[in-house]
Amino acid sequence: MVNSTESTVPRMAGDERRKQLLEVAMHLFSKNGFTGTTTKNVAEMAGVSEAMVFKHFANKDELYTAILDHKACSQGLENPFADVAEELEAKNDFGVFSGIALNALNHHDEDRDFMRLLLHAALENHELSRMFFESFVKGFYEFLGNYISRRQKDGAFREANPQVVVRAFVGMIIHHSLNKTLWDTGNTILKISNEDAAREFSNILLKGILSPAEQAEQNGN
Amino acid sequence: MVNSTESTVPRMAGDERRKQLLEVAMHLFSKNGFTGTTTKNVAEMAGVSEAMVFKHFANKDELYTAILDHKACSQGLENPFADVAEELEAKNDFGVFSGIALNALNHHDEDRDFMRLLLHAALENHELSRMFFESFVKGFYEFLGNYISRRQKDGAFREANPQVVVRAFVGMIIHHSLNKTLWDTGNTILKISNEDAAREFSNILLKGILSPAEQAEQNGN
DNA sequence: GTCTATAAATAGATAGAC
DNA sequence: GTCTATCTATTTATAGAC
Repeated sequence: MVNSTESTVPRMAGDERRKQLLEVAMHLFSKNGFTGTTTKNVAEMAGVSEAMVFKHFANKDELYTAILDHKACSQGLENPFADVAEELEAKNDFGVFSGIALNALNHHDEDRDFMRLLLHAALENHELSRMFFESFVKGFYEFLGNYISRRQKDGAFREANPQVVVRAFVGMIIHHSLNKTLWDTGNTILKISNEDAAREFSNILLKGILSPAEQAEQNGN
Repeated sequence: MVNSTESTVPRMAGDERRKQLLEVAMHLFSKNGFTGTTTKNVAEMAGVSEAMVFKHFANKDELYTAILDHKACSQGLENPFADVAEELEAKNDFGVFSGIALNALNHHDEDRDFMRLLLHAALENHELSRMFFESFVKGFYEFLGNYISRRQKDGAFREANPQVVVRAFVGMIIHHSLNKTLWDTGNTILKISNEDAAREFSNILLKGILSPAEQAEQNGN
């Protein structure tokens, strides 16, 4: 980051400025929503003039979309099953479910802004909402639902609509994260580590869908 | 609500207009949020001029607050345990949990606008968000948590943090409703009646926290 | 790459007539 | 109670200098 001889204030490279604007805008949009954030806000927080924002992005909407794409690509839409590949293979149910849960909970903590952004997008009926649902949520339900179906056929899980089971499980996780994102200020109702939460949620779900045969076996041990 | 006598001044007209404005605004705010809704939108949808809005409400913020108060008082904050009083008394666990679940799910369906409004309020850090949390959510957690504690002492439920159990249960319900509110358009991932959802969620949760002793007993039957 | 200045549109809010 | 007209501030977006 070396400046030229003439100027005392080094300018940012185009890409870096763009990235900075994206991050600043991301934060503001997640906090105030699309209509609640002005391009002036973004410019001020980035320490540049408003005109600069429109140099990098044709209009406000393009800025918004660029954030979504950026976040979605960089960290939002990776494969959530990658970390539990071994457990899936081994049919280690608790490993699968607690692994997914812990991964998700940690992920949500790291990026509350993104969670808020998604919520805003969903409430504002922005295109991203559908995109996210179609490309990510749907796939997740299918994959985990299929795993549950297989385990039912194995006789490990009792009969139950796999999609409902997935929704129950996802519900525990998302709702917990959402509570922290929306209301947590250090005090509040439920102070618990992600590890403990992941373990207990998985415990409840797995005991809740265990087949009677498996149940008897586990009690026998 | 009751006019005692005939009056020379038609004052009901004003109240009705006010009520109409509240309902129209409520719908728009729930759809587009605070900043996403203009006073002009409200006026147009109500079929009056913008000036009329400011005759009834000093400013936009007062209109918003009036809606929140109106909704919160009129239908948001009733006792969610009123309908399961008998089941609570009889320690009919499935009756308690499925009753609460079905009640909540039906309630959410009836008033998606209110759910969206609450979400918007939470995202915008509006005062209502905290109020709702403090006066409603907190009490719910305490009450249901206490019930779970009692049933643990009875030996009916296994050892587990009651607050986490409540969160898991509430999570299933809220997340299911939220999915419908935010994404449901008739198609989608999970088409299921509230009755079925309430039953399955309660099943999963109760089997998930059943004590080993109770489990053995149920298998014995 | 960055700025100032400013256009064009829209927002919230008020005045005064009927 | 309702409207038209209008004011002011803000917001998105552009032009052009450096």
